[in-house]
Amino acid sequence: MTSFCIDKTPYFDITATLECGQVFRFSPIEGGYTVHALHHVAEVTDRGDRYEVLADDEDFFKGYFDLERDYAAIQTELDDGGTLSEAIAFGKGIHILKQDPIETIFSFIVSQNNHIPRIKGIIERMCDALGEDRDGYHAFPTLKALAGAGEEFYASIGAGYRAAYLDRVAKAMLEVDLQKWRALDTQALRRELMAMHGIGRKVADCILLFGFDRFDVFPVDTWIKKVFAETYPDMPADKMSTLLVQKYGKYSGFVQQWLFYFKRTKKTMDKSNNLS
DNA sequence: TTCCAGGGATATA
DNA sequence: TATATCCATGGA
Repeated sequence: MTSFCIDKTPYFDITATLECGQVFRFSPIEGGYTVHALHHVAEVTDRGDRYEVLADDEDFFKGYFDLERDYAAIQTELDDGGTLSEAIAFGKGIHILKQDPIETIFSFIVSQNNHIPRIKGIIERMCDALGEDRDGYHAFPTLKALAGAGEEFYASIGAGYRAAYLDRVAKAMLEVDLQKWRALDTQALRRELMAMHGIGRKVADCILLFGFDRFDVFPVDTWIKKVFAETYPDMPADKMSTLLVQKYGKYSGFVQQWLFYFKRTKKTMDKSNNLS
């Protein structure tokens, strides 16, 4: 274990980053959080003027937390003086974590039509049963372990009707060359993901955003539908997503995350906005 | 108790 | 292409 510090700025907040719905393997501790990612672990503690991070792999977590990106510049460019500015102010410290593709694929299949607290429980039981025992916690399972578990296992940990999806995708992913996938453009990679049984447009876009560093995507879930219910009445989610990517371009993923966190956390939002 | 959740597959027209 | 229905589960 090594220790390092992250300077506290208005543009990185560990609570907003972890609680904004992009990740499920974290738990609060005294003054901070324990974070699990792939087979790694870190404890992040708020020391007032800085975060102190105790991690098994310093370089991994410096990349994971996306510390090099200029979030201030993105926020300035997106400032519209309206609801989006309000959402950005609310979630000013959100960073989009650089998560593992396999972990995001399985996490967001679990997420569909599901509550975040329950998603966390299902993923935790998946890790505890299939992931390597790392003395105190379990790693995210390897693809081989996921593919060997079987549909009945996924049903037994409460995955519901998603059990069949998880089993089929695990077996299918054994045949995938992730390096080739990384080389694809966003549209082509989305097509590959959506060819998997149980991955639709929304889950594919979450995987692209959180697992493949693709920001020209705008996942539309039930909360984003509420945000734009008056701007785009009765519009199917896929069409709404396409329109929003046309509007926000290479910053779509950031916009989506700020709006999602704002809506889901605040529950209420000024409907007379200028996002149209 | 009922509603709903970071939706998707399938059948139908 | 567009709409309706079903799907398991449990938190709120």
